[in-house]
Formats: sequence, structure tokens, C-alpha cells
Amino acid sequence: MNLIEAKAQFIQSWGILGSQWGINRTMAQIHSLLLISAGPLSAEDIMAQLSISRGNTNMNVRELMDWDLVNKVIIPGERKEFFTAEKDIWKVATLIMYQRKKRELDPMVKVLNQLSNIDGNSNDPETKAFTETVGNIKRFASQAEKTLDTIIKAEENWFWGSFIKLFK
Amino acid sequence: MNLIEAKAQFIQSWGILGSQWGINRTMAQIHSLLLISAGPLSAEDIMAQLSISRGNTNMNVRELMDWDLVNKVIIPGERKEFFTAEKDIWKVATLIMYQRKKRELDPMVKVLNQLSNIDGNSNDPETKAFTETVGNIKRFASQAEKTLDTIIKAEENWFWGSFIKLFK
DNA sequence: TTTAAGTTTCAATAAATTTTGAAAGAACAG
DNA sequence: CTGTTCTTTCAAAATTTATTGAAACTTAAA
Repeated sequence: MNLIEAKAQFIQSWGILGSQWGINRTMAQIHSLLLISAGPLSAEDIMAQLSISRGNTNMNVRELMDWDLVNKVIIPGERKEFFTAEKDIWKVATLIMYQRKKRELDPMVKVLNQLSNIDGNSNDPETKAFTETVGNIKRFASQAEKTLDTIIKAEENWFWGSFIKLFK
Repeated sequence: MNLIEAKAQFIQSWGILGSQWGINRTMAQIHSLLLISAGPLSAEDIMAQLSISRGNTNMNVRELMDWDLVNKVIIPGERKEFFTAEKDIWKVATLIMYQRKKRELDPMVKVLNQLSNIDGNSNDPETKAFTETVGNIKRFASQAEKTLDTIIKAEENWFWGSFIKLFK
């Protein structure tokens, strides 16, 4: 397999993976393209390599910058803007975890807290089942949240080193 | 807030969370409905409580059973089939992690392995950038996979107990 | 058997999401 | 300024995904 084919394959697969996890396919593809490119790319480069429109490119690059996964690069003498992706995979992973926690998990936890105290007879089995499940999820979520925070703050090597040792 | 409202709120929020993570909203809603119900529900119960069609109910319940999150229950004397959800949240979480790893992450790892050896001049910066990124992701993925396997196999209490202590 | 209750399937339809492209807006060089 | 290059916006169109509902199929009681 040559480089061109391999790149196409990688971008394609990364796009599918992204869409299975609720990330716009194009956004994932742009991200992967930047991940495997040696230098920064312009909007035109991205449009050409992925065969997508200017508008689509602009929107998704902006979203990637929102996630801090991609940065704008100014090249002296060039009028165009260029873009690069954070290439340290550990950082990429923690950025994604952090953003998704903030955007999606935290709102859920907020709702769970509101649902903790409901009116009604606590002898009713339906009420009991509800409060019990909500309580369990809350406890689980708060534990998971602590763990995630720790992972996100951890230094890569320290983390993988001691984490793996503990569990192996 | 009364039980009816609280249930509706919970189901709604859980559905949104699911869809943000690539899970069909209805599937997530059925799951949450079963999680907070005291006893098993029939297809009719689910249809009525979520205002969805018979076909939709059937498809998504089947998918949930595929994921092992929901089980069919036979109630003696009843002609209908009933359904319950696994309520141990730890088990629910590990089941979901296991299924998603198997269905989505593993195929990506397979692709990454195929992309490891590409033809071409390894002095070319583009080739270099590609192989380096792919290599990094592979190493990360294999580490993450080991960790996930360990988490999935771990006993709940043991896991949360020692894990949290270590990182706090 | 026959019949009634229940379940599954799937083509048609509806809803949600993504993409396009052209027009408006900025930034800059001359 | 003025013209040129590049970026952003957003309504309309295309695509993808989810949902319905009626017909086919299954199962079991009578």
C-alpha cells in the first residue's frame, strides 16, 4: 500500500469512528488529515484533499479549534491562514475527554441532582425504584468524574506507568 | 417535582446523552425507562409510556438485548413478553464499554495495523509524519485497550476502592 | 385444526443532520 | 481609497438516520 492509499484509508476509518461516537464525520476527517500531514494546511488544501466545500471546511475547522484540537498558524509572507493539529496523542485524548465531560456529562449530572428529591410516598415501589436508580447513577457518575479529572490532570508517563502496573 | 415529571425528565435527558454518544435516542430512552421502572414492562407498556410505535419498540428492545443491557422475562400465566434492564450500574457501564470496544475500537485497531507498513521513501517528510502518527495512535490504543480490559474484568468494589485511593 | 394474541419485518415516510455555494464581510497590498 | 484575496455566514438542498404502521409471521389456547 502506498502513502496516498494509506492516508485515504486512515481518514476514512477515522471519520467512521468519529461518527459512531457522535462526532461529525467531516470534523473527524479534517482532524485526521491534519494529524497525518507533515506541515500546516490551508483551507484550500483541506478542501482539495477531502473534496468538501469551503463552507463545510470553515465550519468544521472552527469547531476543531473550539475543541482546542486544531490551531491557526500564521506563516510569514502568506496571506492565507494555515492549520495544524495537536499531535501528542495523549494530549488529544485528554482534550477530547475534557471537552465531552464538560459539554455532555456535566449537564446530565446537573439533571440527576435535580431529580434527587422528588415528592411522594417513599413506600411506593415505583418511587423507590426511581430514587434508587437515580441515586446509583449519581454515585457512579461522581466517582467516574473524579477518576476522569485525575486522568486528565495526570502526566502521561506517570499515569500509564503506575496505572498499568497496578492492574496487571 | 413529582414522580411522573421526574421520570419524563430523566428519560429525556438520558436520550439526549445517548444520541450525543452515537446511540439511537429511542434506544437510550427505552433503556432508561426500564432502568427506573420497578418491574418488567411489556412492549405495550413501553409504547404507551414513550409514545412510540410498535415497530420502533421492537427494533430497539432487540438491539438492547443484543447489547445484553436488557433481558426478556417470561411471567407465568402471561401471554406477552416482558423486559427488564440490568440495574447494577457498574455492570451496565462495563457492558457498554465492552460492546463499544468490540464493535468500534477493535475495527479501527485492525485498520491501524494494516497501515503500519507502507511502501515508500522513509526520508520523505510526509511519509514520516504519517508513519509516526499512526504508530503513536497504535501504541496509545494498545495501552488503552489493556486498561479497558482490566477495568472490564475488575470487581466493582475492589476497583473503585483501590483505584480512587491511588489517584487521590 | 382454528382462532386470537402477540411479535417481527420492512417499504414508505418523516425527521434530523450535514453539506453546499453564493453573497456578504474582512484584511491587506498597492 | 480601491481592488484583490481570503474568510465567514446561512438559507436551501442533499443526505443520512429514525420511525411508522400494516402485512406477514409465530405461538399457544381452545
